[in-house]
Amino acid sequence: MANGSTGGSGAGGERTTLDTVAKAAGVSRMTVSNAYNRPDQISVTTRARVLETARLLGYQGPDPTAASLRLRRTGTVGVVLTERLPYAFTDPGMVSILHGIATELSSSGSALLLVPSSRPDGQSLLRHVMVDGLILCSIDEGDTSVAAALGRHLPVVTVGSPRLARIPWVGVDNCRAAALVANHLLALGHRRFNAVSTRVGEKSGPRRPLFVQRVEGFRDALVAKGVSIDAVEVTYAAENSRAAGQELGRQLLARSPDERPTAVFAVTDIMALGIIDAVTELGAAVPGDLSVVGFDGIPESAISTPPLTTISQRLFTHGSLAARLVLQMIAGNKVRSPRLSADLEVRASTGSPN
Amino acid sequence: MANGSTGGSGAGGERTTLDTVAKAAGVSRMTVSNAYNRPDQISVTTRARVLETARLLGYQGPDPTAASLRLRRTGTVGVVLTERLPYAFTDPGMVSILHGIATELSSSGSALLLVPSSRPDGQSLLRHVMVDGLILCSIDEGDTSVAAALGRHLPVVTVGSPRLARIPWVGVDNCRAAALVANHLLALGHRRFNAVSTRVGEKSGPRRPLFVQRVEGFRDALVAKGVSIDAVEVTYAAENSRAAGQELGRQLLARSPDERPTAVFAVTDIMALGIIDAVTELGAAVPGDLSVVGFDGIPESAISTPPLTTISQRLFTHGSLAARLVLQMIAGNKVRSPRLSADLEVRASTGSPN
DNA sequence: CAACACAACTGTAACGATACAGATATTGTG
DNA sequence: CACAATATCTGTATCGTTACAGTTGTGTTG
Repeated sequence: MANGSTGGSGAGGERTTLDTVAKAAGVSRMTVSNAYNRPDQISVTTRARVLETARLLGYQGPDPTAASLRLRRTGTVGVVLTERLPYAFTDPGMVSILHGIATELSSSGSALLLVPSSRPDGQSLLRHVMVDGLILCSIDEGDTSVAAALGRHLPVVTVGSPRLARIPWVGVDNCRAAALVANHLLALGHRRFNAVSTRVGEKSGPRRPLFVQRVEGFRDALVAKGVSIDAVEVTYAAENSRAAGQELGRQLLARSPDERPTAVFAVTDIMALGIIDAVTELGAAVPGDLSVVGFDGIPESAISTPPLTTISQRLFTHGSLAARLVLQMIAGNKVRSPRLSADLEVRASTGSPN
Repeated sequence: MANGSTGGSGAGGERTTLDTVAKAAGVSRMTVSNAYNRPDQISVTTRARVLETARLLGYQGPDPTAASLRLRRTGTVGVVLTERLPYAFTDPGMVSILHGIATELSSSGSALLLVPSSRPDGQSLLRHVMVDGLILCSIDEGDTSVAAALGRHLPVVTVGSPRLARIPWVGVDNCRAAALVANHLLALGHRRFNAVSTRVGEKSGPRRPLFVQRVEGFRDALVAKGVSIDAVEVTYAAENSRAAGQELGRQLLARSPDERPTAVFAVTDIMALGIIDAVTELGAAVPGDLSVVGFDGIPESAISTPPLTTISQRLFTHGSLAARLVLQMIAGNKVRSPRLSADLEVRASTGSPN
């Protein structure tokens, strides 16, 4: 049915450009350009005549690509979300960050370009993308897109990870945040713990420093308070998803009450919610039989049953802050990485052990 | 701290371009271009020398904007989500569509540009974005972005609404789907109904044909089966959100059991979930005291308590289909609007009235 | 009335790349 | 050894726009 038109009004003709309109209206190219972009530089009558001519010719307005080339700016900020773009939308945390970025960019009149990190032919799209700046969200440090992004010599901001020298970064101190969780659980009287992360290091893939920091921060804080390192187990879910968390939860619950931890700290909310699913499913109680803590503070964590105790990251704010930073850099200002705090949001999924 | 570099390696120099590298390496511009884009057209030794020279000069590779101008394609598809971009991410349905679009575009190596429909200065950004095609998602028919998008004379596909002549469209027959809901509830024995939509028509704003179709399809199907039109109430939530749905649910529950409907059909899942929240909050039971039906089939609807009976739209598929269509059109192929069916997903939020 | 300010418009020169056709070496064939 | 077939590389001509400096023409001022 419909099809991309060549641009002109008639068939088979030349492409309509500023020049076409200019000749037809008997003015110079600049006058046509001004008619669109600088109404104050042109008389009202001429402008009307030019625009009318343009309309008759089916001219679509100045070509954005050509204008960008000349102006040396695109009005667009690129966002690299994760190794594989599609997965970004399955993670509510990512969506929150994106939401924040979109909100900030939108209010500044910039467009947001989602960049898949690789193309079918293996080349990184990052080299070919028309943007004024880039935001990297939760990318692993060794990912090829990091080098590709830096190679563009454009303003770059990172969110979460990686942390790079001389590159503004938006994120929280994961170790310190995890320590808050540890202290909270200790205060409730827990003595046997489990930290849940995702399976890492398949092949030679880089580890996910984010998750590692959370686990280690948790364990170190407990050990510092005198907990035996044997009382802090670390287990790994197959992937960062609610289903994988649930599966892992079932395994934990399958053990006898004396053999299993009384408190679980999952490094993401979605895995924590999965664990709660498993506990509920098996007729046990949260937090009676098992206290569960998450990390991120995604919207769902507030409305689960029971509501999830978690580290609230305000990811929306992270996103909007990152966008603001990159816009500042594009405007030529120097910026500094802001310091953000992550707070423990105590809700009903934690309590004293039975 | 960090700042956008001008591009060259040294300070204050000219910008490094293909030409700079060509002169430094003692070859023509084309050879440098080929070194990057057509390794098969150039000898291995020359290529290595050129790339090494480029590296030394701090050349960032061919400028994407200039290449786009010459090649007459951008490798990017624009997506217009809603009047105000930021709200798109609060709607899980929108996120699903976006997810589908992103997945499809990513696998074809295209980037996805999110377009805010208006800039601070009131101009539509649509005139200025560099894209090969556009996807309009759930835009109201009268929205200015519709005209702006059509004015670009680019391949355009719409999802949900609006339905435009000669423009491929991805969506379902809302009336028919709403009729499925009506018949389901009738079969369960319900006789007093309520349809929940959102407040429409503030100022001279266009109505949301999507929601109107759902409400009318519902009512018409009931009336066709002999239900009195007085037994089908229509109420409006303040906005399309869970909180607004909850508020409306409280109002319904505040009535005496004889005065209120036994079944509610909300035109979106999130409002339906809000209504369930309200019922649960007030100590009543779903579906015992009130049956609730939604529309969209968002992931949350499957895991709510109780799971929500809803019209499953497979919005992810809508998104990926729309992306595939627009890519086809960009490739110069004619396409036809696919026919999609929406199915009633019967879950635990509906039952016979007490 | 000359001198000047100002508004409206024009011409030229980029912006940085790639397609295409033509110009050279280099090798293979009868 | 002549001639064709490759393999590389170069020169020119755009792609469509906007910045900038310059050129008019009109009205204002001392």
